[in-house]
Amino acid sequence: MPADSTETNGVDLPPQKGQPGVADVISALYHHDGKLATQEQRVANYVKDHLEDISAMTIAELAGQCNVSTPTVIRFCRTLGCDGYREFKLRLAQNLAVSMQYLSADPKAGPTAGDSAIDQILNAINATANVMRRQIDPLVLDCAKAALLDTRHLLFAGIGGGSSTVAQEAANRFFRLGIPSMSTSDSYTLQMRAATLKEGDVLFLVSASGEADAIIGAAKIANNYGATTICITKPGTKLADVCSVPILVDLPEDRDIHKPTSSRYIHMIIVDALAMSVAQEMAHETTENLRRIRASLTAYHGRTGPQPLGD
Amino acid sequence: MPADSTETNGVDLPPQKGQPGVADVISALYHHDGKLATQEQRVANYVKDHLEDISAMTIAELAGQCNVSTPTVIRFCRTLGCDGYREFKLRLAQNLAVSMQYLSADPKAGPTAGDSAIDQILNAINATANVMRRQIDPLVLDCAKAALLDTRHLLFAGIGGGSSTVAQEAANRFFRLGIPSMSTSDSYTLQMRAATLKEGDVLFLVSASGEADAIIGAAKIANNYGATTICITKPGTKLADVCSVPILVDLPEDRDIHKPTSSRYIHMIIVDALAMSVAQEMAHETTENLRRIRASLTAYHGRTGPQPLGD
DNA sequence: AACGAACGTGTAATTTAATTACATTAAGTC
DNA sequence: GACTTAATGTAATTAAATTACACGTTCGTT
Repeated sequence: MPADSTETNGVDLPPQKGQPGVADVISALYHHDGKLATQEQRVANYVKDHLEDISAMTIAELAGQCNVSTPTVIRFCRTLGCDGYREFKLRLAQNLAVSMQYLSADPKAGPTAGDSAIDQILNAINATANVMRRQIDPLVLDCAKAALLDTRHLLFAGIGGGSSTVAQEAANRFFRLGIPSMSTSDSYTLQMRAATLKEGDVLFLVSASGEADAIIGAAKIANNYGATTICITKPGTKLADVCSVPILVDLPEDRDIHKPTSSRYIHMIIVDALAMSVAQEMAHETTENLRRIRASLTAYHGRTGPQPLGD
Repeated sequence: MPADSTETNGVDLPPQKGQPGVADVISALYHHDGKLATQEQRVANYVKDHLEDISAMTIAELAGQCNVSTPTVIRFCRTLGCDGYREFKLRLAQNLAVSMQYLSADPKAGPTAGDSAIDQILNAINATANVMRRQIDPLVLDCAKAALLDTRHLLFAGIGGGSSTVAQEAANRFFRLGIPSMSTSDSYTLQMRAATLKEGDVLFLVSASGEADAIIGAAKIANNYGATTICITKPGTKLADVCSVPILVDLPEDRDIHKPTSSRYIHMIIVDALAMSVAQEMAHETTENLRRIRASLTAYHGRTGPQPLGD
């Protein structure tokens, strides 16, 4: 294999976010998958099926498992943008460490000595966010955004502590854009309000389980009256099936019941991302609304200077 | 160095989450720090100061930098619980990959062309979290934790969309631990409830500005009746002056008013970290409460499997 | 169809990096 | 001071990764 093989890769990998200079070899692996030379594809297939084992294997072991030569493995690594097998192993381990942090949490493991509680929470949020980013479909987000841009009546709902908080916060974000936005966590009120929605309105539901009867019922009602139903939930659930724009994320839950759940942060991040996109798209109207809010609050409490707007 | 050095470590490191058999060498490094043999301590000092560089260095390079022999480096790695330098490098890279995600978030970097809205929100959270971690005083967190462990009456309050949500979420976290916990965002109710508190009770206030009259007034009332007042707020504010345990963070606000504010995530993270610490300290009582909650919810909705507990 | 170039692959040789064996020195205990 | 244990480094050895080169296959051009 000539030394210019890296120039013919066809892909110049950007650094992974948060990892200056460390490319994402997992993404590269899937990018090249199916388009590799015959023997290199055998390596790729084995690596995909044994991601967690690779970094502890010698190149001879991996080549043996795939029935290829060790230089073929090196060529494979170079196709993925690494200098050689050493770098490939290192990067794979790093990339996996980020994603795998809490996927198979061991309840017997306590906090490690050097991690503060805050570090543990932050680690959990970031690990879960990485899982979400691999799953989330940008096209669905675009659909949701389009619906939100058009709506004149926006109802958020979630039942249970975390989901109801996310719904409430969502309404707190969107009302500032001049969109009539409300939230409810009361299952009866939700059915009633859903029945008042019509075409062009949006019902936005948050449910980690995707199986709560009151939530699903409300989605069906709103659908019947022509409203757009958007939800943030798990794939393969009743709610996902019923909604017209399902934002699907299957988030790992920490087995340690003493730790607060990360998924509500992720749901909030998704809502915030939508709010930001909508705000930027309707910047003319938004800016005037936000100016009014700021002026009114300043008149009320007299404080100026940088602070969250009404938060 | 005899082969039984691992038996004299004094610490049997548990596997890190999600990585069976992969211990946290950073924690081990700090655990042994100051108690190592002379030359090994030189290696430890260098490693601490160059964590990000180590995994790309050969053992000869590292030994050269520390002016020690390569077998000394291997002994150092074995002291930390690794088989050799290869394993040490791999584990260090893995451990760092997780932490580096938020440590490298840059508050001064604007959104780049390829960043999705989600990337922008997440980067802002991580950047703000880095600011918080540099400011927050662990001793104050310990004081807050101690007060929370002892209390039989816990009242959270915040006024304004974000602060009131954090307060509500906080109560949602702490009631699960068997601590009678409530929240309010109604300024009148807050004064009334504050007046019912007494010694051993806790009033926990969330205020980004630290200058809201209703919040400060409630803190003064509760102080007068002997309750402990904890707050999350800005340094140098009236609220910071009035509370007995002020958790102080001066968080930057994004100048772009179209972007949702990050500080409410940070406040939630602080609350979650406290809730987790308290939960682990009173694990006996907590586990029973959480078991009851799970059993009751399952009886109510019939669903099992991993999901956020009641969220 | 024939030929040449490019690509893919593996064997063997070479290089690099890590580890072990052993000797020496330093520190601690009686 | 004598003896034992711990710490340390040099040199030799082993393990692992990489390179060089030869051969076979496929593709494109004449």
